[in-house]
Amino acid sequence: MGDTARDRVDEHVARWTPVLPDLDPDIEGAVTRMGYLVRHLKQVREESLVAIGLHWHEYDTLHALAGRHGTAAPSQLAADLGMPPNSITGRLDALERRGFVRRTPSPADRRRVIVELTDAGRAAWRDALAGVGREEQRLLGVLDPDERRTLSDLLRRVMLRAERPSDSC
Amino acid sequence: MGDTARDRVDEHVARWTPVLPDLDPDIEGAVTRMGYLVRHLKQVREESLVAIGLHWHEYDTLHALAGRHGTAAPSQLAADLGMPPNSITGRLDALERRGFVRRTPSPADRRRVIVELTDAGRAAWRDALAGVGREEQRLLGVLDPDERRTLSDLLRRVMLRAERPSDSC
DNA sequence: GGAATATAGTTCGGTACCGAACTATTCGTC
DNA sequence: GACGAATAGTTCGGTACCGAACTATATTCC
Repeated sequence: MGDTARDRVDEHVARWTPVLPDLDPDIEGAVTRMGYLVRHLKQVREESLVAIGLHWHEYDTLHALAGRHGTAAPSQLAADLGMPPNSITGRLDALERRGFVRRTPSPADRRRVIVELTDAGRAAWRDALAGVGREEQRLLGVLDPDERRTLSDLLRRVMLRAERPSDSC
Repeated sequence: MGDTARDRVDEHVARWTPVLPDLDPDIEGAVTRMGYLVRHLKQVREESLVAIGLHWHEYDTLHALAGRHGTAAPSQLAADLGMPPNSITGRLDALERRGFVRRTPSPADRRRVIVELTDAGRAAWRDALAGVGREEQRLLGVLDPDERRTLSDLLRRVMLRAERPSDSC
């Protein structure tokens, strides 16, 4: 394997292997590490947002809206963020109260609502942007560009399997 | 890269690159894929647990307890699961109500509580075990053993960076 | 053209989780 | 040996999120 040090997931796997001998250490290791890293990133991003006075779920919503060029329907945001639409309602309520977002009824279809980023909302997003990406760069920066490419490619293949229904095992 | 198909994260990156030209597609791709995969796995595991009549957070707690050979302190479980201790209290309350777990005061130190897996709890855990791991195996099974090892090793190096404080950027 | 169906968004009720304060017990120090 | 600090677990108050039901509008079809 080489001379790399052990991380806490190695301890985790070592502790479980005697209990569950069928466990594939590389599958368990990869899955557990992904879970830990996702949690870690979320936590550090949250910390970096404190300076801006924003919570992750607020930034997240502004970010999705910015990705739609500042204008979207609630249902679009729900789809982009992978949450049920009613959760978006609550997020938008809070953002609207803070003046980061504006809701206007669609003139064409009166069921629809148009969500727009206000200037204040766009400014908050821009302020937060740099800080949020910093930890990802710090972590992934330990790999050289070729290795990052390899990692991304391996994960893409796993993703493609995840996107397919589970016909063949 | 080769002839691999594009996944939804490629779309995501392609949509964001014009907005944020500084974005490293492999960093963004890897991080986004990890987030998606973790969420996907959690969701599929939850589905597999429906048959047993268990929720993920219940199984999760039983699993942590089983990893301690069926006996642990609430604070140990909190550390193992990476949550604050008060959240464990709520989980144990529910599990105790269902008869999957037993709380007894420690005779040595009367502040302490000993949490034990009951027979019913262990049986539920065993029943759930196989189903929970299935999707991980399906997804990671798309890689051959060497590739899985590579993935796990790359992630370990990222983990080690995550475990270190952010001195050098 | 009017009734059945579909769609967009919200409201409602309930749950898991968190941070902070609290209680009870033990340890450490003079 | 008593008093302050530390520790284990819980309680309390509050928030984000979810599924299901609801309202209002649009579309489809006879």
